[in-house]
Amino acid sequence: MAEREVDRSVSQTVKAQLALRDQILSGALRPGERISELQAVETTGASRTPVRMALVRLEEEGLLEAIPSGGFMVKAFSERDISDSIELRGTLEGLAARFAAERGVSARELEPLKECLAAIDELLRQVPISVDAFSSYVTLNARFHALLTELSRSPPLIRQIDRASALPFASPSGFVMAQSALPEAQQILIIAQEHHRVVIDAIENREGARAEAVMREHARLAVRNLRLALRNRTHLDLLPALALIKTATD
Amino acid sequence: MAEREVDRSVSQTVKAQLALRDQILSGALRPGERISELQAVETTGASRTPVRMALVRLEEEGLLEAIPSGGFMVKAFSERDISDSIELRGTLEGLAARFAAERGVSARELEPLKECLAAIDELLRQVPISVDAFSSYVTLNARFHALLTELSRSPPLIRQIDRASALPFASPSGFVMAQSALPEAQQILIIAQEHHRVVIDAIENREGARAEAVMREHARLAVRNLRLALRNRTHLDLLPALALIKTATD
DNA sequence: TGTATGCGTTATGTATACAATAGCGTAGAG
DNA sequence: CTCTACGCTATTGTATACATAACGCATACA
Repeated sequence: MAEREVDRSVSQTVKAQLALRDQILSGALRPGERISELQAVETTGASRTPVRMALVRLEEEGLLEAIPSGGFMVKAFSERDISDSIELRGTLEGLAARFAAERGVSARELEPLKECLAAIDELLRQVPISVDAFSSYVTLNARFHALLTELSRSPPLIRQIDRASALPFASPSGFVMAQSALPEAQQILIIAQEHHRVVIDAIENREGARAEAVMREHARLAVRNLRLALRNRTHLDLLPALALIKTATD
Repeated sequence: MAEREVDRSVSQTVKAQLALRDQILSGALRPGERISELQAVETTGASRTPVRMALVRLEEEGLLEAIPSGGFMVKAFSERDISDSIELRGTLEGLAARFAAERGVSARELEPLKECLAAIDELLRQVPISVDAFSSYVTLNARFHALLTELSRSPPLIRQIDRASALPFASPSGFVMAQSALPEAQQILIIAQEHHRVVIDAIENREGARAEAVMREHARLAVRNLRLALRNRTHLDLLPALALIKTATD
């Protein structure tokens, strides 16, 4: 092997996958652009085999698209693709909440969710919310959604939700950040927190339909606000992977 | 290159993927069993690189599971995993039906669906249904579901539904075949056909909620019947990928 | 001047060689 | 007799060499 420097702590495939994902989400690679394997080899430091494995994984993840004649290109998304993805995730999370409610959840399992809820309450007490607090909010919110998903105890569903969240704008953190660009941001967070509270209450009382409904409403709220945020494209540097949105088309 | 025979009509990667999937679904590889790359190379006729790409794709598809220490094993599913997967797909198809209804569908787009419906009606007129007719039914039913999915015009949703159908028992054909083992099979097909009729009617009349509800009911029917079919394990040779079900655990 | 064809370059698809690690078996000692 | 440690083997992870196909450019002919 040449003078290539190898980091043996993580596999080359994973390293390449992370590096490429970073390049895509940071906008270094534009949507529609073909990804050159050779170039990827240079920028990631891995050799062609792990790079190819990473490309296949990223394609399955939905960030890349196979070109019929060979190779991969960065996928481009329309605004509707994005809102559909959010609604899609909301639907799946709704199902997860219903499963949790119908199948029953012990008080012990609900504990971390309630802690999350309380922590978010604490943050929202600040008006206006500080930048640091907002950053904590993003983390806590992601944690809340992840815990809720787990409550379903359904590996196939959890898997699908993870896949649906792979697209950055469809992840809990993603759309929260997008919404933060809106002037009504704080009000929105308060409504969202109310949703969180209701879903836990519904699960506790084993009301599956109500638990499901509130999660879907939660997503619809996100879709509405994302639309607004995309209208007034101010402070949109916070919106992750804005680079993935198709420019002129659709 | 040695005397290896190469089929140049399809890529080696695709060939390997198909061959391996076949081996898994046919039960040649048992759930939990580790897949040896070398062995896969021999049985598929491709070399290690395309085999590895195929393995990664099959993992993303959900048929394989990565082993932490390296390599892949055939994934095993519990009975609940299976019924959850069906309900999951039903939920997604419900969303697709709602999208179709809310966004509007032209008469021309609905045409193929109605043809499908009529063809199935024709088949169901036979009592009892012949083996050939049942086989046609499986194809037509799969086509109906695929067309319905397309009506949503939502690439992200279509993609997710495809993924959710990757597991054979969660695909439209899969659970129809499973249900066929039941004595009430014909009655079930008639109820299912009624669902098909209702969802088209709802889409035509732009009743999103009704379209969604009927698809979910459609899936719940499938879940109930699959449970029954798994109880009386007679004639279960028709059930695809029964081999994937965990034997003793869960 | 425009188009078509052919050749050359470049990138991807495939195969295989090399490296490293994990699992297993055996042997030795307590 | 059992447990531990060492080494071997088998299998995966990685790198690279080779084959092939696609794209572009240049040239020639209409």
